[in-house]
Amino acid sequence: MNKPTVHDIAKEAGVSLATVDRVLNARPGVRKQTIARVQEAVARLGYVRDTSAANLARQRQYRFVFVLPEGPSQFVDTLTAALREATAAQIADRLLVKIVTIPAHDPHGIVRVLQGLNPARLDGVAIMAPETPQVRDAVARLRNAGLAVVALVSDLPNAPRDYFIGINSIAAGRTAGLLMGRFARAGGEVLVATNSLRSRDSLERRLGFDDVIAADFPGLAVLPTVESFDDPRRMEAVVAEVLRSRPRLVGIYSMGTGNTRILDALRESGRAGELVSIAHELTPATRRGLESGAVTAVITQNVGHLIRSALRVLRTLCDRTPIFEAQERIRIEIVVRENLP
Amino acid sequence: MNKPTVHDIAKEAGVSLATVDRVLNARPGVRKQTIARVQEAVARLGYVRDTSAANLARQRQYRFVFVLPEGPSQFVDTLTAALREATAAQIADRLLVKIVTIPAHDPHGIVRVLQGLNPARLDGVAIMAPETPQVRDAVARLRNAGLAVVALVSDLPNAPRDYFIGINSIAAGRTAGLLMGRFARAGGEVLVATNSLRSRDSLERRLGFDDVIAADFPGLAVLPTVESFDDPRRMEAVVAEVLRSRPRLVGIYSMGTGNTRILDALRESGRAGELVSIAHELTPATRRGLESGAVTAVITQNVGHLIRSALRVLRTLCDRTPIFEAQERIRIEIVVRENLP
DNA sequence: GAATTTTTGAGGTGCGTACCTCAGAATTGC
DNA sequence: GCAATTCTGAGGTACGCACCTCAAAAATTC
Repeated sequence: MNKPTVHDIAKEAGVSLATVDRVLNARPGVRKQTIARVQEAVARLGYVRDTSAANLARQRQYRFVFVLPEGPSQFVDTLTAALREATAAQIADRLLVKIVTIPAHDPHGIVRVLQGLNPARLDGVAIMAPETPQVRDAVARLRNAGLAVVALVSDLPNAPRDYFIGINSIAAGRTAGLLMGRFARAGGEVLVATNSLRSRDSLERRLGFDDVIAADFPGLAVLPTVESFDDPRRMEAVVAEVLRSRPRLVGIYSMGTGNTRILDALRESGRAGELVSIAHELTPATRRGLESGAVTAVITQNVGHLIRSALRVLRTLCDRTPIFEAQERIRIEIVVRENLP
Repeated sequence: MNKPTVHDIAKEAGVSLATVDRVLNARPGVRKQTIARVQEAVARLGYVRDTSAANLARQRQYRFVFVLPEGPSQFVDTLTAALREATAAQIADRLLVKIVTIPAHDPHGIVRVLQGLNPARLDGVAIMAPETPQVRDAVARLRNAGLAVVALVSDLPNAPRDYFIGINSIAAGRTAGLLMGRFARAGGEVLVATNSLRSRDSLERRLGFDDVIAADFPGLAVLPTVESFDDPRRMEAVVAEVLRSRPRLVGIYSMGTGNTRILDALRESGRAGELVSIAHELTPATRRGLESGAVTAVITQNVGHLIRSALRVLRTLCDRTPIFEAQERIRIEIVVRENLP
């Protein structure tokens, strides 16, 4: 027996094609019991809609917008590159993707951009932005307008997003902590640096990191977090100072952006290679760091998977078909010099 | 301007639909210059065949066979499970997948199975088998019959396979070496275990492992490889003996199967947690090992990606569309307790 | 039970492509 | 220049589904 079609359903349920169609596409004008009869037939025959035929028939276009932070960030650059690559490939069947950028640290600017999106001309949105009440409202507005909304990289747990595509920050921090503890067995002090602890991701990474160090590696003392507050030079200066003044320093954990400057300071100090240094996200800077030995390990997420997963999830949300969870779980990857992709 | 269709091509090239069709599907009966005219039009308009419409029209079914080793192996079990899961999901559009098993260590048995495949009833084959001259011939036969053939997990570099889906064994071994060196900073002896060094994968892993240890970690002495030759009890006994008699042992590297027994021996010895132990492939056994602390790190490949990649590649090979390389590169993943998926 | 409303059936068209036939045009060989 | 051959065009049907219309049937209301 081959794949059942709408015709088979019609025969099985003893109704006409038109009725089957009305039921399948949730169009009005069908009695409850008739709906039930059709659905039973669907279940009995194991009918599944042929998505490509359906999309062909309805001339489906998936119009998605990716909302990404603007400004210099190697991570966002690789993300954008992956997105362009994915939409250029044939994966991009019936796909129309636009990228809009938002000012990274201006909640009102972000909301202005989100409100500028016209839901009538869109089917889905992927958002990478810090969660604020205004962002939550904007997300709610888009969802209420019938759009599929996914959070990308950074979750919006209290906003009514449909899905989150990214990694758990606490687990990522714990992984960094475990590696730091294992690599810096001898014990000593560890520097933790980030742009700002006001970002939930940084905070959660720090929580996870501290948790593991405290529980399993009593020989390590984690120093208070150094924050650069969007000033790369400040970051470089502070890190250089710590490197100079702390002879017992054995490790550096960079939780967020600004890896380039931290690595510069490390190189300047002459202690690269001797210290354990762990950073997040595989970018040109961290890649060079791994190759040169200045970076010991990078905790990262596969940007290509991230993007493709977002596209797939947005699509299945639009189609209202079930999401294949196993495929969409983004892994926390550990990259060292020898398994650089 | 919307996506061009065959009609647009016909108009642009000044020929009829039938001719465009003949050119696109490489059917005979078209003059060379007409073919060129059509291809120019295709290039000019940027026409891409609508695969779903094409598949719909030709009632395409992709009939694939996965040839996997039989016998007790947790890795193959997870592979099979992933395959079942993938083919059950809607990814499995127009997909007919059969699994056949081969005797793992009997070259003639393998070839018998491969020769039993009827190329007329198949479109593609994914093979996980050790490379022998007979296997090479069998692969050549399948390819000559017009099938798409991919090597899975273990490459067949000298066979005319279309593609290899898996990780580079030397790089995997190097990664293990780097981790062992970093984790076992203090120095000492390292035990390396596998089922048999006659398997190319094991040999290459050992090469990569030794390479890195020799170059970067002079404090570590790698002992000769322990082989179990398909006898799990032998493996357990030998490992137990080494654990007892070598007080300077600081690490165990398990390159292949038999992790369950090695971990049993390790647990028995009371030295679990104290030794660095690195294994390959995330299976129920190594997962438990990570959770309990008996295993320090696992080098693995994402089985789900492996399977989905194989399915995608086989499909694009059948469609003769270009492979999206970036998506199909399987990464060497490092799993520790904290980033267990 | 007549009038109304709600359901249902039959049928058609189109999406972009594959594949088929048959007639007529262009090209080739001699 | 004629027959034989090779190309090409016009047209059709089919794939599985979405979406539309119009009329007929059934259920509901009063």
